[in-house]
Amino acid sequence: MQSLNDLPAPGGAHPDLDPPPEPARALRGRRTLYVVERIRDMIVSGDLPAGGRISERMITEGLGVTRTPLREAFKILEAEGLVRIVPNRGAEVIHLSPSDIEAAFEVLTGLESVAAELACTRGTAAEFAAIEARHDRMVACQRADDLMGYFHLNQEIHQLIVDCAHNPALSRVYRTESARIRRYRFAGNRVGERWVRAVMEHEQILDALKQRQGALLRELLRTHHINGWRVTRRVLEGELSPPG
Amino acid sequence: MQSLNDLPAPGGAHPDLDPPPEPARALRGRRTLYVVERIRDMIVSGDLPAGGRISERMITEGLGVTRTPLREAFKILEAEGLVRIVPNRGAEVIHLSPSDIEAAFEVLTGLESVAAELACTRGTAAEFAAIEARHDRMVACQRADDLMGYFHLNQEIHQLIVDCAHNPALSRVYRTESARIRRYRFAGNRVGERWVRAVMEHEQILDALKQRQGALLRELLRTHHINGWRVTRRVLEGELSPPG
DNA sequence: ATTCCCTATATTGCATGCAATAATGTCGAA
DNA sequence: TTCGACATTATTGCATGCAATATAGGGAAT
Repeated sequence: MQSLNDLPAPGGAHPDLDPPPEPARALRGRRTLYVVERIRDMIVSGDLPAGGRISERMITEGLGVTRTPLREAFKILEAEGLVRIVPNRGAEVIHLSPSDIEAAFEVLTGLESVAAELACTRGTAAEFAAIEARHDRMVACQRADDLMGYFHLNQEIHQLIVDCAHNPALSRVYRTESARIRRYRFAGNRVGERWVRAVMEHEQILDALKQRQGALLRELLRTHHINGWRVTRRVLEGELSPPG
Repeated sequence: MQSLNDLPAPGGAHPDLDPPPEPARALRGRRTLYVVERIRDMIVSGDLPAGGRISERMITEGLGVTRTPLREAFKILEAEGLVRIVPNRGAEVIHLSPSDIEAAFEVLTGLESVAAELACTRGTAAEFAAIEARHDRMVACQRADDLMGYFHLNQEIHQLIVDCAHNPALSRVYRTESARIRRYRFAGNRVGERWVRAVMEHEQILDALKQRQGALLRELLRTHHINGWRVTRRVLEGELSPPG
């Protein structure tokens, strides 16, 4: 793993050691951000197991940073709802129950509802075209059975629709809340039947957006989320097994 | 100001000094939280001017904490959108433009829209009664011309309606986003005419909630926010001067 | 007087050390 | 063997020191 510690050793570290490259001098003022992004990726992608503890040593050694920026990163991740800090015991990845996930879906649905109407009012043709391009690539991913690519583009499309509302606060909150449950949503997408249907729904969503039919778009997104959650829940509860 | 530093001096402080009370020993693991809450209050209430810099010394001396928990607090407040940290220059209170505030209103409206329908489905009679009690006290505040009390109860009522949705994520996001613009909303409430009308709207809102008419409640809240924002904007843009 | 540059000072970013707490291991009694 | 008290070790919370950067002040040239 790429280490940031390969630099002149400012503090009290041995002055004779660490002669290797110093790619990180410019990171002053950005270390915490770097750590946050790194850990966030690990949590959102599922590399760090839900409920699992994240010891400071594990990260400091893995990323080559010291404890101060790491501890600041933990606080940020806690504010984002990705991590829980238990006093004297450190940080652990938040584990979401099905009802927590359902709650998050409700929030996202509400945010997309406002976004839908605003996007149809304020979105530009260029923005719509960018979404359509992603949509086409997403369909291609489905045809190629590239679940990972599909999932990624899917997320991106929803974010871009929200971004069309030209409301930075909305985009920010949507992004954060979306990240909280991303790892759990992946499961739902693996169900073949749902996958096909989801793409069909996306077609309609894209059409409604392009035709600037806000009320319709809102309803389509709402239904899309309800359908998605229904499948996701069953997968999470073990009723449906994700195909190998 | 109450200082937390009046304790045994663990680190390297002079061991002969600081004999006074030690009320904060139990704060281990909670210092950052304490600082966050303190600074958040100062920002939300307007004690710290928007756009103003918050130097570390100013807070460490004021609250009697050291720089480590303070810097962690800044990171949390940045994640909450209350503060901006400029590398090598420290933290400053976020200044929101009218369009930022409008954006926040849109987010809050969206969140309350979901909340409205859910609250009418899931809210308990006890919760409704608690809201009604606040509402009555709020009306009393209006009659007594107690703007501060009115404002506080108003905020509380909206949060409680959202809480009726029994969705922790929704409550959390609403609380955070609401705090971001609280200081700016106060201005809007000072306009006498709006004040009267807002209370009337609250009557209707309460009725819709008690009768569990979700769609109606949603629309009433939406209109309520639009009306509120219209006045707030004019005050912020200086078209209306706040009396007193 | 104004502008620029240089120096002195203050402030921030980060690394680290010490104390408090939790986790772990050991041994003896039941 | 199992359980629990105690000692040992590891880990976290926080305070502080050092280096990098920004800020302020002063003097010289214009």
